This record gives sequence, structure tokens and C-alpha cells, in this order.
Amino acid sequence: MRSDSQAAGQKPRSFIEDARRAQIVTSAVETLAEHGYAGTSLARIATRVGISKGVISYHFAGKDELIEQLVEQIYGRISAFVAPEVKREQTVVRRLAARFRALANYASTHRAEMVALTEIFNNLRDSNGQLRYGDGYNEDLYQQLEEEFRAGQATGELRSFDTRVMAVTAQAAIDAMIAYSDTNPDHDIGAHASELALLFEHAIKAPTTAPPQET
Amino acid sequence: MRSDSQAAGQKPRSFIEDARRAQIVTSAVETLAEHGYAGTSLARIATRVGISKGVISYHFAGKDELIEQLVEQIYGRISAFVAPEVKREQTVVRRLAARFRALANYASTHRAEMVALTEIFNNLRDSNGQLRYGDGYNEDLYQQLEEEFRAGQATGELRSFDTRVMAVTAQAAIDAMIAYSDTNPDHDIGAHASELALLFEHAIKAPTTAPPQET
Amino acid sequence: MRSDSQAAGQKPRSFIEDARRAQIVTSAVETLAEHGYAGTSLARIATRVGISKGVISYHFAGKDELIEQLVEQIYGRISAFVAPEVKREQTVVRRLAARFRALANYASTHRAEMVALTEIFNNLRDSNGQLRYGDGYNEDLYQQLEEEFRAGQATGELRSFDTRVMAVTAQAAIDAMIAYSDTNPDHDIGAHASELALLFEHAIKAPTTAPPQET
Amino acid sequence: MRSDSQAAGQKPRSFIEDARRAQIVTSAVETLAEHGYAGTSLARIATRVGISKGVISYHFAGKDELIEQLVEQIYGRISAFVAPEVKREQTVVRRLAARFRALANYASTHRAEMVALTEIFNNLRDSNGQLRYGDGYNEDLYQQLEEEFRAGQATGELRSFDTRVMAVTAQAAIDAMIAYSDTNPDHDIGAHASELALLFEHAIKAPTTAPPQET
DNA sequence: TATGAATGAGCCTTCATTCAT
DNA sequence: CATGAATGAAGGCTCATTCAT
Repeated sequence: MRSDSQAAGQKPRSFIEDARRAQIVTSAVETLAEHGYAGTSLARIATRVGISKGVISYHFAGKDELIEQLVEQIYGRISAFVAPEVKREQTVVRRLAARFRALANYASTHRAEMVALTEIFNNLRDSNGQLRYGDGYNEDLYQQLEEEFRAGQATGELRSFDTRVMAVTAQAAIDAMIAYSDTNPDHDIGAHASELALLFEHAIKAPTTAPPQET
Repeated sequence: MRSDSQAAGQKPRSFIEDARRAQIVTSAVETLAEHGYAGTSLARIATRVGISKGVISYHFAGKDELIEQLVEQIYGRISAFVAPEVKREQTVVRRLAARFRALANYASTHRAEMVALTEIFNNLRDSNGQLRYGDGYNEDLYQQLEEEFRAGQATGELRSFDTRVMAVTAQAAIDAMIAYSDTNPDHDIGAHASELALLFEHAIKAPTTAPPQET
Repeated sequence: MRSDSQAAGQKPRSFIEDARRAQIVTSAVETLAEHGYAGTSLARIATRVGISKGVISYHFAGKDELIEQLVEQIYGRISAFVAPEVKREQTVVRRLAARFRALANYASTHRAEMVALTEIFNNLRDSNGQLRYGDGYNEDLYQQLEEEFRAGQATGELRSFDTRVMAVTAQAAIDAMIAYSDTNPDHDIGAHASELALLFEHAIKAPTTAPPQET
Repeated sequence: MRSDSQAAGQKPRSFIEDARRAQIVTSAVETLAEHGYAGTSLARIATRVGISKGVISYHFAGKDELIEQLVEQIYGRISAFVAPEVKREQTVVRRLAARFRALANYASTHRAEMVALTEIFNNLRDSNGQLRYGDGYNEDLYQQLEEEFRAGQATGELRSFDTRVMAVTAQAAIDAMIAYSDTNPDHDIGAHASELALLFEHAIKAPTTAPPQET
């Protein structure tokens, strides 16, 4: 959460510089959300801010750097929002539920950011044609989730299952929740998150032989 | 499953015509899988077949028709492959497992097709900027799944839950399985499908305590 | 008016050959009238006849030859229709009137031909970029008219004036009549022709000093 | 006759912008005159100025806007040149003569402009295939001329005739004069204009039976 | 004779990028 | 810092023409 991407020994950015960059990133987010990846040209981003195309090239090395900045910033904000919510809970099941809930909250109040992020993840490629955010970025999330699951399995809270498949599926459930509520604005994403919590509770909890439930 | 999109009263397509069209569609699939949506130009598709750009325009009304043909064909093939596998099973849980299994099988042997389809679904937009296959296509799948779930709930095989959320999540689980195994070629997608089957069995089956139901 | 453009020593064209050529020329005329010069492609001409593009190339050396055939044929028909009407009259003034009348008649019953001809005259160019029918074709008409005028001036029927300017203007009056009635289908082209006759009668007749008029 | 087409509240165009636009319009005029409508591509226009194709797209929304600008500008210049010459005269006959003379002058010094305008009028079509400047533009001229004629008829200066036919013919005479002198550069267009003046004087003036008159 | 198939050039447009001012 | 101007490549598409069958 500090001075995003500023190689050491670099001259620090001025205030106005930072303001412009933020302004441009915001415009890029909105443009991506509205027109999709292919429909997002520098011209469109610039027009939305009311500046000339050249300004963007001036502040960013190129379209790619702009987008990378965007991803870093949004990603940072989401983590900052979700992490404390998760940490506060005591069991794996509840932590997972908290994750669903927090992301649903964030997504419902930052729709454009989520859409923009998805567009980029699905489309941005490096010069070799490989997806820029193909796997590495999800890998982080997968490992966090797997760690949780393994811990829960160790304590006996959770049944035995393939943690990687579960992580992939849980993350997919989150992404789908966000995408679905994005194309169906009337959808109750909060309820969706609760349902997911219950779904995965059933899916991962160890069967309680004798005594009843707690939840 | 025959005569894909051939308006009645239309002159039937010649053998060579069909061959070329198929060849071009195949090339489009591969190009999409390899270079992504934005990287798929008529020029690239043509080069891969070793023909000139104009040939594509000759056989298809335009890029749009080519892509729609592609979607129809692939979609048809997948349905044709999956449907009988699913129908053969007797319980909802087993039918869902069969669906996971069949799709995993298909995906593992038709990787490019799955990727191409995803690229198109995520990116193709109509002239108003709306996603061409935004929701309608998934809606079909969702309704099939919901019907299953509701039937299972009616017979008491399944517990009570929000069928829409479950459908969205199940479909997302499938997509994620395919996408994951696509970026991780060593991944055992068959095992993944089995895990999913188990995961959702836990998630949807009515608890078999002793006697009837609760919830 | 014989076997249009068939170089000596050429194999005579078969019946079917001629039929096809006529059919194609007709289609070209209609297409030109309907879509204009730029909108007239071989594909469109072929489609209208219900044949394939290649057929045209087979019967004509190229687009240019097709169009030249078209011009020759239409031109021939017009001459064949107009000439006898003109010849029948005894004075220059009446011959000019007859010309107006005959062309108005022809144009009103062969609208498409007139439009097609205009489109070609205005647009067809040779490989050097020069208008193919820029001047030469009108030159013929001009000389016919000038001859009339000079004869009339010699007999004293007509006043003295620049015959070339008068010829150019008379021809322009005809073309404008046709063009105007083409864009204004309700226009009474017959009346228009009569008005033109009167207009030019006033413009060219020698002033009758003593005795009254005849007309 | 200022600020051609510049929507209110629009940022005014810079000096260099205006210069480029003018330069491009000029090149378009020359290209049209030289190569005709079909032979006029953005590439050719750009090459003539020595710039790249993209520059045109940068300064004009598209080919259509460029052509409309061209028409507006040329049309404006002609009107500005002709109108005062006509207004200065006191009788209809003299005003018509002045019109011939002024247009002949303008055409002889702005040959390319006249040709370009004709090319566009004859060929530019909207997306429905209808001629863009089919009738409306001439309609203006026709009505001006008819008004003159009717006024002259009311005062008794002119004989009785169909004003519409006379207007169409007078305009056609002008266009033909321009076109003819364009393909025959040695032609004396000034003399042509004088001849036309005389021609139409004879054609429209009321017969002077008894009293004075001048001519 | 006729056809369908293919070609290759050209068209207009969009775009990321560069650069002088 | 910011801009407007320009570039050049690439994109989808149309078209006259060629050719094997």
C-alpha cells in the first residue's frame, strides 16, 4: 500500500503528477467497465478526462504501464478492504464466509473496478501473446485459500479434500458471484454471499458424528 | 444436430465450400486459443490456413458470421457430447457428477475449442457495445441446472437452497476447472472432476440422518 | 446499326451467346440506374440476372467492354428512334422541335437507359484517368446540330449566332430535360419538350420584318 | 460567409488546423478534377499534399465530412462572387447576362473547383443509395431564377413562358458552358457567356411591337 | 458454357505512439 | 506539463479478375 511501483532511486513524483495519474487510471477503469477491453482506446480514456491523448503517453510509458498501474491499485484496495474482515474471524468456515461477504460488499460498491479488472485479466497479453495475468495472480489467492483449508483439515474442522480444487472452485464462485451480479443489477449479492457461505460450509466441514451443530 | 444454420430454400453448400468453411472455423478456433480475441484478425486466421484474407470474406458474410458459426458449431458439439452422458444417470447427484466428468473429458481433448469459446463470450460485442453472448447463453445452462436442483429438492434427494446461486456456482466451477487445466496442462482434470462431484454432493445432498427431512 | 462491334474475321457469336450478352447488358443498365456508377459492381449485375460473376468475365473481356457494349447499344437505339422523326420535318425550327419531342418520348419510356448512359458518361475513365466519353461522343451531336444551324442561317430561316454555343446549349437543354424529369417523375416531359421548342424558336429564328408569322 | 460550419460553443480551430484543413480540401478539389469521383481516394488526396492518409482522418471525421466541407466552401465562394455582379443590374435580361458572365469568369479562373463540384453532385450518395446533392441544391438555383422570370413577366419585360423549364434550361446552359470550356481549354468562355446572354434575351424578352426599347 | 473458388490490390478507418512546441 | 499534429501499421471489407473444373 505504499508508493505503488516506484523503482528505488527514482525521482519522487510531484503532487500534480500523482493527481493526473490517478485521474487517468480512474478514467481507464470506467472506460473498461463501459466499453470492454477492445473498446478502450487511449483516445477514449483521454476524452473522458477532458485531456489530450498525448498526456497519457506523457505520464505513462505506454498503454501497458497504465493498465498495470490500474491493476496494482485496484488490487491493493480490494486486499486492504477484505483482509481485516477475514482476519477477525476464528474458524475457517467463518473466515471463508467473511471473505465472501467482504468481496460482495466491495463489488457491490465498486462495480466498475471489478469489471475493469476482469476485462484486463481476460485480455491483456504480453508481447509473446501470453496472458499477462493468466495465472500468477490467481496463484496467490489459491495459496492463501489452500493454507486455510489445510489448517482446517489439520485441526479437524474440515473434512479431507483436494485443497487446490477447493481453492480454485471457491475463487471461481466469488468471481461468478461478482460477474453475475454485474450483469443482473437487481441481483441481491449479499444474499448470494450468504448462500455461498452455506454451500461451502456443507462442502468442506467435517461431518459431525455425535454432537449437534454449531455453525 | 445437422444442417447448421442453413435457411430453408437456400441452395445447399457444395462439398468444397463446406470443407473450406470448416477449415476456416478451425483456424479461427486455434487462433483465438493462441492469440486471444484481440489478437485474432482475419489476416492471422487466413495465414494459418495458407490462404488470402479475401477467401474468408468470400465464404463468410463477415467476421461476425464466422464467429457465430464457430460458436454454434462448438456449442453443438459440446451439447451432443455431454447430453447423453447426463441423461444416463438416475439421481441428481449422479447427473451432476456425470456433467462434470463429461465436460472434463471434452475439455481435455478439445482444449482450443473451450478457450476460443471463452474468448468470444468474454469479448464479442454488438454494435451497441453490449456483450453478444453476455447472459443469454449462460442463462440456458442455469435453467437446466436449476430444473435439476428443483426436481431433486422436490423428491427430497437434495436439501433446500437457492437454486440460482447453486447453478451459477456449479457452472463457474466447471468453467474454472477448464480454465485451470488449460493454464496448467499437467493438471489431472479427471481427478478435478471427481473432486467437484464430491464437493457438490456435500453441498446439495439432504442430510441423511435417519428418518425424513428438516430445514 | 449492324452487328455491333464485331471485328472482321471474328467467329460470329452463337444465339445463346448473344442472348446472354443482351441479358447482362440489360442488367447492367438497371443496376446503373438504380445504384449509380460506383454502386455498380459485377457482382451486383450478376446477382440481378441470377448468374455467377464469372459469367460476365466470360462473355466480356472486362467491365470496360461490357460498358462500352452497353453504350453502343443504347446509343444505337436512341439514334434509330430519333433520326426518322427529325428527318420528316422541313424547317430547321421544326426539326429541332422534333428532336426535342422524340428524345422526350424515348426518355420517358426508357428512363433507366438514359440514367445509365448519364452515369457512364460522367464517370467512365480510361486507364489514363481521362473521361472515356468526355467529348468525342457529344462532338458528333454538336456537329449534326451545327450543320442544321448553318444551313438555316444560309437560307435566312435563322438569325446569325455562334453555332457551336447554340449546339452545346441545345444539347444541354435536352440532357437537362431528361435528368430533371428523371428526378421529378411527375414532371410532364412532353410539355417540357414543347416549351423547349418554343424557347429555341425564339432564340434562333431570324426576325420577321414585315409580314406576320407562320410557325 | 465566415466561420463555415463551426457549432457554437466549440473550441475554435487553431491556425495550423485551419491551414491543414484548407490544404486538404484544396488537394481533394484537384484530385476530384483530375481523377474523377471514383478515382479520388484518401490515399490519393494525402499523397498530393505529401502527408500520410491518417492525417486526413485526424482533421476530418471521415471522408464524408471532408467532402461536405469542400462543397460548402466552394459553393460559398461562388455565391460570394456571383451575387454582387447580379444585384448590380436593373433588368432581368441584364441580370441574367451578368450571371452568365460572372459564372464564366469564376469558372475560367477556378476550373478545378467547378469540376470537383460536378463530380460530387453527380456521384456522392448517402447510405441509402440516394444522391446526396441530387435535387435540393439545384432547386435553390431554380427558384432564384424562376423568381426573376416571374418578376420580369409581371412587369411586361418578359414574354409568357413556363418559368421552371426556362430555369432548368438556363442553369443547364451555364453548366454546359463550364463543362465545355473545361474539356476544350482553348474555348473562349467569355464569348460563350455573351452568346448565351443573347440567346436567352431572344428567348425570354417580350416582343417589342410598337414603341421604343433599346436592346 | 458456366461455375465457384481464389487472389491481390485498394478502400476507409482506428489506434498507440512520437515529437516539436 | 501539456498539447496538437502526424505517423504508420493493422483491421475488416469490396471488387475486378483469373482459373480449374
